[in-house]
Amino acid sequence: MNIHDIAKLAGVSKSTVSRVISKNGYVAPESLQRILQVMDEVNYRPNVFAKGMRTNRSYSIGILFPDLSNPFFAEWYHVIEQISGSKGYLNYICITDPYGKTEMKRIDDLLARSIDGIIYFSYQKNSEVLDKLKTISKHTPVICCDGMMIGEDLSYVCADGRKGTYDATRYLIESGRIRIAYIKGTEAYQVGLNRFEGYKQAMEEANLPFDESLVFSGDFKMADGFEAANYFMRQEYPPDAIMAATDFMAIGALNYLNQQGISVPEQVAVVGFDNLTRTTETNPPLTTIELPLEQLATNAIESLIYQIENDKAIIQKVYDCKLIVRQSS
Amino acid sequence: MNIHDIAKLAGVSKSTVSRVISKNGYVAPESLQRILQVMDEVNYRPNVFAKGMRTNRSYSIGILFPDLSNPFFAEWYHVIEQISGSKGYLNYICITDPYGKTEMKRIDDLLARSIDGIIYFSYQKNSEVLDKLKTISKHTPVICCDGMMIGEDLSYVCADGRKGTYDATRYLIESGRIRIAYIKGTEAYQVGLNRFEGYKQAMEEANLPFDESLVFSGDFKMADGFEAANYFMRQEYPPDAIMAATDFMAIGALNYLNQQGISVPEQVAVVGFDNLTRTTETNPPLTTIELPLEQLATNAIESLIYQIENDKAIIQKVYDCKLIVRQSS
DNA sequence: TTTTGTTGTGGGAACGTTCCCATAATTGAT
DNA sequence: ATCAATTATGGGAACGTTCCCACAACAAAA
Repeated sequence: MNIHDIAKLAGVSKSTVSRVISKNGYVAPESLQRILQVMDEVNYRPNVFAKGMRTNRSYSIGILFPDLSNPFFAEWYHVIEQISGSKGYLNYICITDPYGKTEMKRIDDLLARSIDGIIYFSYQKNSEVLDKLKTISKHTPVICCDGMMIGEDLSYVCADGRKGTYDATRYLIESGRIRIAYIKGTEAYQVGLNRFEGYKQAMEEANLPFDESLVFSGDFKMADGFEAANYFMRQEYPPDAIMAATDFMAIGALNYLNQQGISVPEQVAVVGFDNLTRTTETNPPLTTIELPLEQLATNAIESLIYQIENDKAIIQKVYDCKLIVRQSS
Repeated sequence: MNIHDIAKLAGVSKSTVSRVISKNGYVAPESLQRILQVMDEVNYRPNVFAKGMRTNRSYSIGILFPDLSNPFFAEWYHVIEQISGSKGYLNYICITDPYGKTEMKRIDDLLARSIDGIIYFSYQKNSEVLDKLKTISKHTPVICCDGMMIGEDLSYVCADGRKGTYDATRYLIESGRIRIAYIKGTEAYQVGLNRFEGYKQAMEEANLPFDESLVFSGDFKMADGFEAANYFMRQEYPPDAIMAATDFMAIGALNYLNQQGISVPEQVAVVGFDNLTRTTETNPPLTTIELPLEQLATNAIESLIYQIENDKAIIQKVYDCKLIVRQSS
């Protein structure tokens, strides 16, 4: 069932039907009515391939996530999907392995499908991938969702993780904590680097010695938080507070402390980052730094669609974070 | 850059280039070599729209998930993505709201993009949607991933949740538990219905009275497990064991018990369902029923691709579950 | 009356592939 | 030497849209 058949059934030419479908050009009210009715009756759906061949638009967006098991990304996607869906877009989701070997391939796979735009998440900053994204963004909008892109010639939205972590660290210091441990990403995982900087700065300003043994590098898995807490608490002088670069890792640490019967917050305070939905339900509820996820995600997808439909100019935006104090500190 | 340009550069006709791209028909080794080299040099990528218009294939799969925040679906997707990606497919992911209002629309959105197949997850059994899926599967393969489709004229893969839950309930009874509570889905959420049946059957066989106040209906969110435990434990005769239709809800219940200082498993045993990766890290590690997720997911995507590429005949497969005893019971 | 602008319609080229068909060269069997 | 099968190539129609162009009807302005 194609545009010709509809035209025949409605007693008009295919041009008129085309005008109805693509909603531009003049069509008489009666013709419009009749054509819509026929299309509905036969359940006509325009062929995307033919349409795409002429317009070079697919109404598809490609999204790269490093790990969907992390609820952080799932929460992002819920917001993105809702908005993109309401504007007629559908999203391809690719999972790139943590060490980024698949990213280049997946980006090519997406481009081969003529996606209209790309939303890029990564745990790392890989210069080869970055160069590719920069090249691509000349013709296909790309939005990166992390602060590590600051300074790059790319569109991004992010939160000021440095400032947020700085504030939270100061808060812990002011509550009397003196041995504050930090769970960050490994060297390869640059995504939380600015958060770690905020921690270091606050410690320095308070004249608290920076202790290498109070820093643990993980891969942003819940298990890494678990392992980190184990590493910290077995030391001769265990910390009286543990901060993590993400809630997901903080929950892992909390699990360890609970399993070991170490009381939170009496013996050790725990602070996360992200304010995931479930942090109100942990035992005890988690003190965390709120990353304005809904705003970020909304801005990311709306900016991308704006770039697709209007203006390809680079968009860069940084949001503030906010400390949320709960019972874990 | 199109097939004509490549042909010109390689000094052959577009037909020969087409044979190289679609890998069928005779091509001389030297021509092949030269064409591949030219395509690589100019970074040529065949136009999907033109290709699709002729072949009616998009190498895209549509997946409907009711909720990606639930790590259960994320774990499924990781397996699916890896396999589909290796076979040249990319996946559209749609999130359908729990009450299914968006499902019909999203299915249409997917069909409008000429996807090659659909993988369908849902919390509910909606006859309107089911009818649509049955109609669609005449021309576009559809695989459902839940046991509630058993008996329907549709392709599915699932685990025997009834049997798994029956075994786990019997195990609890044999360990001396006599008041076993169950967290299931609401009436609208039929997905765990067969699991609940297994629980009822085991209770009945052991002559344990079926107590309405020991059954809680939730929406499969972690918060529902939390709330359920609260509901159970405030009763005059609280249960000595809580089973949940999913690990996600069991973890919610565990969080409640931990927050309230109720000892697990001494006072209350907790048993989940799914064997999510993170259940080894809960406090205490969760006893659960292993749903063979990797096998299920592998089978689902491989069956779908088989149906797409070979034979559209219906495929139906049921796997066994296995009880995994950990410290929560 | 003529001109101008708006509204409405249809014809046909073009988008970049695939695939059928025609043709030719080469090989190997008769 | 002849024929058939295999290998290799190119030409052109077709897929289902969009969009440019031509043209007609009609209203309003000159």
